[in-house]
Amino acid sequence: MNLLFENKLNATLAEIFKTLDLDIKFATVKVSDRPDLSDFQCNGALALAKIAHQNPRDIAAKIAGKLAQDEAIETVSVDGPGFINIKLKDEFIAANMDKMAQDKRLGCGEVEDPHQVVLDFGGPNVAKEMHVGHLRSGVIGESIQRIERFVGNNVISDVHLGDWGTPMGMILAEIIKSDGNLDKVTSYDIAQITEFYKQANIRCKEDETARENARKITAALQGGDATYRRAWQHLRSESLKAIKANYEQLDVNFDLWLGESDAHEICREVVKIARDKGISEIDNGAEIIRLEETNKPKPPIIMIKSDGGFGYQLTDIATIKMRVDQFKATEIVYFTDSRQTLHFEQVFEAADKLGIAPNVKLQHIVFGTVNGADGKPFKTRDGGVMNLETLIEMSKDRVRQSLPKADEVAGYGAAEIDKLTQQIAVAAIKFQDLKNTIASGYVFELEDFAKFEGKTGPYIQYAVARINSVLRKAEANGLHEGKVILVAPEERILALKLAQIHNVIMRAHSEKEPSIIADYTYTLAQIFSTFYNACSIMNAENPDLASSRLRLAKLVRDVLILMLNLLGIEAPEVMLKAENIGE
RNA sequence: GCGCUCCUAGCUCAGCAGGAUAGAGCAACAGCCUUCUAAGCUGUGGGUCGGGCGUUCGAAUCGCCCGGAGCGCGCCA
Repeated sequence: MNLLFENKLNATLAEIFKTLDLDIKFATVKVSDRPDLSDFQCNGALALAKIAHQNPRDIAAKIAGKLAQDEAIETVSVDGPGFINIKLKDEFIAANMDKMAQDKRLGCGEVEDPHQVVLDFGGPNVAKEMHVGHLRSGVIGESIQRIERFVGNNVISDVHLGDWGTPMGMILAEIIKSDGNLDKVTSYDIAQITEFYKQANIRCKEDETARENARKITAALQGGDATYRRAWQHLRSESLKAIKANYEQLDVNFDLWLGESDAHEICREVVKIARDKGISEIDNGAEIIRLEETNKPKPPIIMIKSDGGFGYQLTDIATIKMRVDQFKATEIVYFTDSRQTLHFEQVFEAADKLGIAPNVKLQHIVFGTVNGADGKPFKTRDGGVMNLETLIEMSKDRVRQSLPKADEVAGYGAAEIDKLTQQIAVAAIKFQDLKNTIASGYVFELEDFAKFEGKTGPYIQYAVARINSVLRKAEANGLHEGKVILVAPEERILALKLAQIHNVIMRAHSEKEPSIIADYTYTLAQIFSTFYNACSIMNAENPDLASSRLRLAKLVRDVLILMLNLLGIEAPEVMLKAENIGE
């Protein structure tokens, strides 16, 4: 099923271009920039005229003449230098709404070549508190994961825990320094572990011998030292519990909770492949792979550090091999901030040289850092990072103020209010992040994550709740949805917007860009609000119109819920309000 | 030094495979609750699209130069 107007018009145009012997490359329409003049526009005549050195208006007129015969089209006109403006018939738009209402997927198609995609996002580290920097990776990754599944791809998501680098040696060293040995390690909880890590971090920053010691312990841990392994195992599992709790709060989900350590054995294999292929060499005591230096200097991959430990690039390369061999990945996508661009360039190039991922698409999606008001990566006033739990709690507190207390509303006890609080707070936080294009960073404002007016998640939830309310009333009054008829301009604009859903999702999919969905979802909710304000559903002029509007409203509701779901946001059935809210 | 990214309204951001009057949100101002949830709706003001040159019938969008900011550049991950 394809209910998209653009596709229909593109197909019609392609036929016309063929009969006119024009390059069908230009046979495309887009949503009009001038809604006062048209629904869609085709700028192809301008480009064609340039190539053929002809008058664009003449070419446009020929195309328009044929286009006008199409049964779905109300009017075609040639305006300005040669824009073709197309207006669709109301009945055609209305009929498409009826079809859309009958379709389980609301008119959305799937990809033609479903494949196996591994998504690598999150990347939290053992013993380190999660902070707002982890928010973006998790929230974006979760959304992409849902989008990819929806369009038909088979997705495997992996958190790729940072559990195998020097920080592990640092924290073990710190505990030994404090306790004399590692006997008490298994009694430590996450708070204590985090504290040790902080101390270790401070110490290693200023003390070279401490760093040296940490590296030695890391190498021994990786080498298989049983005592270190046992202690590390505990640190890892305690951290993982805390990390899982954080992600659960945000409804960020992973199929695999693997880490760098899981690729350890494969690291050895990769080293062997490199040696067999003769692409590795020893340099300053480290075993490296040199990379091509085309237009800029590119540092080599350091597989084995001079202290014997595996470098993290080797770990990432081995992980690629694991994902290809064990999970049959044909596409691997990484989500990290822009600081790791060079790293992934190196890793992908090395993977290519090693021949471990033939015909696998390796993609690094870069997102901007979360910045403070100074334009630099965000730090709190005391120089630390904003803890993720603090952020979530702050947002929830703000939401609680706007909700009634438990049992003030029938059917809403403590559990229900808690759930609602969670849903709204998470919507506020996630949407605040996802509305930004991922490539650009954004300035972190704590208050933004607790806003629910304007372009926010709760605004959209509110639109859904209002529709739910109308649908309940209609149900109670025995009113049913029916054939769509377009009378008011607000209805027509709404229907045209609804019809864009397939294109929006496909663009978000191919560009790996959730903000496209966020933007559409907000605009749709906004257009609905205008419609809601201008056109009464329950008190429509006649029963047929009421049925039509009911169908449109229900479609909007279903589309909004689907889109929010693709963003990883839930839509509560109702949005309750505390008495004192709204003055 | 080399490389990458960025500079659009007071603030935060869209728009950028060139196209018709550059858009949102917030903030400001003026209206709208006896009718479907006012977390809403309607309207007003506000921009030399960092600066310059160039390509083009046409540039926020493409190219070059300059200015400003951020990030990265072999044993942290």
